[in-house]
Amino acid sequence: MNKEEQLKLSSQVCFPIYSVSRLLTKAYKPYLDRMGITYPQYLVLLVLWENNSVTVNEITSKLYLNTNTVSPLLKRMETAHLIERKRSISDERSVVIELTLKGKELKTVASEVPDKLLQVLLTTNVQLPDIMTLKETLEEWIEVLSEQKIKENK
Amino acid sequence: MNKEEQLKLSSQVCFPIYSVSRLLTKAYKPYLDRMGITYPQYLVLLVLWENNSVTVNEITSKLYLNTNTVSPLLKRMETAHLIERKRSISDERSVVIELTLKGKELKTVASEVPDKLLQVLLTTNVQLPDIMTLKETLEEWIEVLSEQKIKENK
DNA sequence: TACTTTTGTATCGTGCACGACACAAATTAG
DNA sequence: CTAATTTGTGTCGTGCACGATACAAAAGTA
Repeated sequence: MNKEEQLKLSSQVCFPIYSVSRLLTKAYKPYLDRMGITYPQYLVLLVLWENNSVTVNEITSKLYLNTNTVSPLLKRMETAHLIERKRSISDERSVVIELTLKGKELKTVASEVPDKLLQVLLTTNVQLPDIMTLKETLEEWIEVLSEQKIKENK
Repeated sequence: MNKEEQLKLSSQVCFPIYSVSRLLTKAYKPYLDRMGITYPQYLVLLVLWENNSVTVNEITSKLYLNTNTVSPLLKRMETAHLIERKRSISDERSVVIELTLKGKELKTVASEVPDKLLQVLLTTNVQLPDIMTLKETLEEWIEVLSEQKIKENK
């Protein structure tokens, strides 16, 4: 494929990823709306449902997000009474995030969401093994692309 | 996989897509910075390099974006002297977008970008055929997810 | 101990992304 | 031909997402 061809929208690999990412967020929306949360907030909750108590730093590294994205997001979640924020005793610089009762209870409602989404994504042309292959490729790329960032910082 | 398992961050399929999408935009950044554009603006340029003259509506449907996203984006591109906006003669409601000389000339610089990105993404574990498989799965999903939207509107 | 560097979090400014809504031009219906 | 509806574009408000920057606590160093 020559350089002219490569510049066609239909040749782009990153464009479908970008589009699907946005369209998926939109597909989640009706379910998350019912819970009063957004997709990035849902991701934070996934982290907290697995770990009772995490620092802001741990959230940013698990979600590959910057603190200047997560900080205001957590503030909104605190306003919505989903989480609590307190300074760590062992390290006064760290802020520890914990779920409120309301935040914990949302897990029950959320447990129905993954299946719903899977039903949307499974088609005659895309079956579960294809999805797993896709997931593996993307996780490989996350590794490469997030390392890339570290290199730049050096 | 039970519902408890499905709620683990590591089980999520959509999360890697969301992460890779953001990390890719970041990977493009150094190249696009040199051209003075952002990733969504780059996508608009891809459309314009293929079609001399397109309406706002055609851009939104090709990129699966809303007009309220594209309108201000095009306004910024006009301020940067990359494009021109004029009302269509045949239909006064339509706004026709055309490249300026500056916008056309950027294509030469941009033609180096796809190869650069491909070099980043190709690893020992992810080769070109894997990328093509991934692209096909995602394009299938775009079909499903963008149809979903039409259904909702009805 | 005093100084420097690193670490953890946050604020600010800019650019998306989208739902809700506005509005004029074009089309359709009665 | 007038009224109702659709279409194409845009504004406004909210929530990310991130680079640049700030700042205090902690860690390392002379």
